[in-house]
Order: sequence, then structure tokens, then C-alpha cells
Amino acid sequence: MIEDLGGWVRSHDCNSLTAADIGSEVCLMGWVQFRRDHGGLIFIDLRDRAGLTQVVFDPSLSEAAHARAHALRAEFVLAVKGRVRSRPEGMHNPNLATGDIEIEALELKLLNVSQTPPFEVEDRVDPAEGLRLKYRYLDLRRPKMARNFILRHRAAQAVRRYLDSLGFLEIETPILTKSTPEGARDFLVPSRLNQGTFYALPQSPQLFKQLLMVSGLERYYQIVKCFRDEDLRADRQPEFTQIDIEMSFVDEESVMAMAEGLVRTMFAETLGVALPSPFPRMTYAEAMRDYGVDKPDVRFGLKLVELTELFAASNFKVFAKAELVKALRVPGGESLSRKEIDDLTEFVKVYGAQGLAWIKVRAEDWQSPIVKFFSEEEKAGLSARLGLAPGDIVFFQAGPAVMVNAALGALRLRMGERMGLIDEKAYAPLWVTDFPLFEYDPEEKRWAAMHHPFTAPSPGTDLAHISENPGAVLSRAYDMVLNGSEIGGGSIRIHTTAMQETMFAALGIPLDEARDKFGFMLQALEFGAPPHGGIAFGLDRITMLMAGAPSIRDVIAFPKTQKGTCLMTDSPSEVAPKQLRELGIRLREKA
RNA sequence: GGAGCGGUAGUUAAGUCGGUUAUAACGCCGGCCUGUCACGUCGGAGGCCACGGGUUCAAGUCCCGUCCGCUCCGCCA
Repeated sequence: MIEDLGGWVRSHDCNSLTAADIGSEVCLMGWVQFRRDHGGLIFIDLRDRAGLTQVVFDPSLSEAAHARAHALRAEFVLAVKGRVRSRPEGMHNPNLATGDIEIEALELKLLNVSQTPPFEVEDRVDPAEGLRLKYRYLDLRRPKMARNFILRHRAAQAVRRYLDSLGFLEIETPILTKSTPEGARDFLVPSRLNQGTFYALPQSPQLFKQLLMVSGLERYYQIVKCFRDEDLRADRQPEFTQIDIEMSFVDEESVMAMAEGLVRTMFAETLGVALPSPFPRMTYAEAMRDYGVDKPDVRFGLKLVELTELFAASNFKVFAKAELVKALRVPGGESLSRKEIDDLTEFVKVYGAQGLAWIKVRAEDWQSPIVKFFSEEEKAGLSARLGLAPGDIVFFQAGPAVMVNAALGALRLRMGERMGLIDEKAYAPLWVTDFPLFEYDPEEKRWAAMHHPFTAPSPGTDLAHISENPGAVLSRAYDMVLNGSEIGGGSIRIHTTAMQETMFAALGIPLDEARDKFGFMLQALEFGAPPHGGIAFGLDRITMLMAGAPSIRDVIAFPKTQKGTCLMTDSPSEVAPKQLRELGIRLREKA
């Protein structure tokens, strides 16, 4: 029979009682993890979010409680009053924090019953993720998952303490806001009061935080949901959480120092991990040159080596005519099997590679399908530039620069894992700086902002000639990278109208359209906007890295599937015709 | 939009070259059990082999399509 709490008050959680508490009367509340019924004695492992405590039901102590304990099942909810006692000699459980003691149950209240759960609520089973998501509330009871959210909470609290101590104000910005061009697809919200018009959910509070700087509030932060209607990945959800920060009267150095301090504080206070000070820095150009990506994983070496010039006049036409030729030398890779190389070839084709050329360096010779095309000078050049030694394998890519970097950059990561070069316990943060201001969009056939259109160009940029060679212009943007994952990014912003209009012009956005979309921002810049800049961190990704979680879904309480649905609530879902009528929306007939 | 992997009992998986009644472990139900801790032990129940179509004497197994989950490319200022 289910009972009320009846005034009972929990005295401890299920992870805190130790030998020091022996003899005290306690009241524990939680869920039945395991029942071990010996007919005489009954043992219950009681679980709450903190841990497990063993409760003993002994008929000689309480006939009534013992009798009722027979009927307990997994996930029943209990309140137990009893006395803490030492476990008998030799019966201590070193695997439990509470393993030295047990509770002799004197009184038992059954607070609720449970159906047999669809999967066992414990860490060592790993049910299909679809099932976990449907019964997410049960999934979150598993200690592994609960730990992630406790960690996330601690990280968020560390952020608030740190930023508060530096004079940052936590200020909320609108969720119903304006759709703007550039960037990701917006989620739209129809307006009932203004039919035919739509709000957009913010991709980030970018403009609002800049306006707070124009407002003179000087230092702003917010731990805030952002929304982007793009395809999902293991580290991407359509709604995610940013630690959003903006400061006035600062340059890059101030923002980066503040941001490093923030991340160091998070790691120190939640994991006890000391990150380096200062973080290493690398320019975008260096990152692309050495790692082929703008978010290098610097926990291991295996830098890429450019060889375009060496092969410029080669008889091997595939290399000679390529925009970019690069190589990846992997010590010890000579032992790779033919099958493994075939698999790697398939792997790089995903990035547009036509194939994967390779050389196995052996003491007696080079084994390779392509080396016969090389001159002696080219072989000598290769050997010198790559520092070849017996036991190496060298992989090559030649072709468009974008493809070569993507393919070899990805192959580098894969080989780092394959060769066991990655220290899974290490945290290797770094800054990537000096990003290009613009990036060419071949589909739209125009230059687009690499970061966003409010990022300031580097000092000394010739404004008048910005549109002549946009690709060469650098920006005042910086990204923070941790273990090959982009965890934060920001910039010093444009704070004058003239520069902002120049920027829109360079992006091919006509002035009248710029005024229509961003007029409020351009106007605000006319009223004494201070120099300002900031940064935004991905709280989910940082938590993922701290928790060692394989998926961003493991650090979001109620995440979406890869198709953007919620298996628990069954959203998104159709709505009543009346709702659509009120919004002035008619659905197109399904094709 | 594209590529790949997967879907068999409540759960996790096995199921060979297409061939008898589809296995196992855990869980579940019942009995026994006073020192277990993933208790033990005896017995039992439990299956639309994701869905639809096809090939075949015969399909969990082969083929086609659909749905769902995951990973990746594109996309994500």
C-alpha cells in the first residue's frame, strides 16, 4: 500500500553515511536498486542521485518491515528509518562509498510502486539509444547520466562565480527575435497578432549583447539557449547552450585573458584539472598548414608537410598539376595491412579525395604504387623534408587545397587514434587567431563572413580596398580549441557605422537591405558605441569533454534525435486546425 | 541532399551455405534460502525475427521498397 511521507524528513543521502555514523538513527529515501531476499534476511540497495546504501531487513528487529520488504521490486520508492551499524567482519564492500556500514531497517514506508522498467537502471547495461530517449527519466536515473548533470551544474556555477567576481552582469535577451540573413537557418515562430510575420529564435544573442555594450552596461554574460535549424551531429543539437560574454573598452588580449581564466576555473573547480597558463596560440594559417583544420587536436604530433613545390615540375602529373600537395608521415605505419590501407582510402574519399597514395619505408626499399614516377631528386627531397625512417608510412593527397586539407586533416586524426598516440586523459587547449575575415561561398558565388558580419578587420586593414581582395583580409576573431573541438569563439566587434557599412558592402549586401535587416544596429553605432568584443562558449561541448561523453546527447537532459525529434514527447507534432487559423497559416497539400 | 552501420523475447546479443520446435545471458513470475552485495538455488512464462512486397518446395537468413536509431559528408556566420 502506498503511503504519504507523513512528516518523515530525509536525514542523509545514499552516499554519505560512514563508520563515523555508526549508532545514529537515520532516515533515507530513494529507489530500490537491487533486492537480495534470503528468505530470512533481506538486503535492499537503496539508490538516490548521490549513491547506494545497503538496508537490511531483519525479522528479529522489525517483523513488520521485514514482511513488507518481500514485496519490494526494482524502482519502488522507499523511505526507511533505521540505525546505522557496522557491517560484520569481512562483509565490508570496498566498491561502495557507504560499504563499511548498513542500515538496520526499523520502519519502512512505501512511497510509490513502479512497473518493471523497460531496461535495467544501471550503468553496466547499454540499451539502444532510442529506448533511452523514450524513457529519458529512467535513463537519467542511471548513475553515469546523473553524474554528467551534476558535473554540468558545477561547471555552470563556476562560470557564474567567476564572471560575477569580474563585474559581469547576467542579463537576459529575447528568445522571440528577428530573422536575419547570414549564418544558419532560423527556427521561425509565427506571430498571431501580426499575421504573415514571424519571429526567429536566436542563433545567438549576438546583436543584443553588442547593444548592451552601446547601453553602457560594460560587462554582460548569459548562459543561454541558442537555436540553429541545421542537421544534427554527435556534437550538434538544434538547441544548445552558450556561455555568452561581451565586454566594453577591451582589445583581444583582455578578452582572451578573461576567457582563459574562465575555462581554467571551470576545469579546476569541477575536475581539479590545471590547464596551462597562458594557452598556446596558433594562427589560422599555421593551423591549416600543419593540421589541415582550423581546430587542431594538439594532443599528438603527425603534422602535415606541404610538398607542392617539390613536385611542381614532376613527371607525376597528378602531383605536378595539383593546387596543393601534402603528406602525412606516420611512424610505425609500415605495419598497416593492405586491408587497412584500403579502408583508409575509402575513409578519405568521403572528403572528395580520388584515392590515397602511400609509401611504406622499409630498411631495404620503399614499397609504394607511386614511387616509380618519382625522380631521384624528388625521392631525396621527400626523404629530407619528411625525415623518413624505416617503419614509416607516408600518405599523400594532391588536388584542390580545401580537399587536401580536409582529407589529410581527418586522416591525421584517424591515424592518431589508430596508432595510440592520443592520451585520453590529457586536455590540450589552444587559441586559433588571425582568421580570414571573409570566406568564398562557391554556391552563392559571393564572399561571406567567416565568423559573422560584425567582426572587426585586423588593425591596419585598408578600408577603401577591402573589396578588392577580400580573401587576404584578416579579422580580429579568435577561437578556443580543446582536444580538436571548437569550444568557443569570439571577436573584437565593429563599433563604427562607417566600418559596418563597408563590411555589408563587401558582403554584397546592398545598403537598403542592410538597413532593413540591421538598421537598429547601424543606428545604435551612431550613438557613441564603445569599442567592445566578446566570446561565446559551447557549454554542452565543454561538458562533453569534461565528462568524456561520446555524444552531446549525454550532457543534455532531453535531447533530440538525429532527425530532430523528441522520442519522449513525440515532438514536433501536428497542431489543431484552429491553431493554424489563428496564426493565418494554411498548410500546403502534401506532395 | 548523399554515404555507411544497425533493428531477433522486457533488455543485450548469437543465429553458419536458405532447411526440424529460433538460442543464451540478464530481467520478469513462482518455490526454497539469516550475511548477501550483479546473492544463490529449483521451476516457469515470454517471439508479428521493425514494416510492406518479391524470389523459392522452403526466408530471421536472399532481393526491392518503407520506417526508425546511430555515425559521417554536405550544411552549421
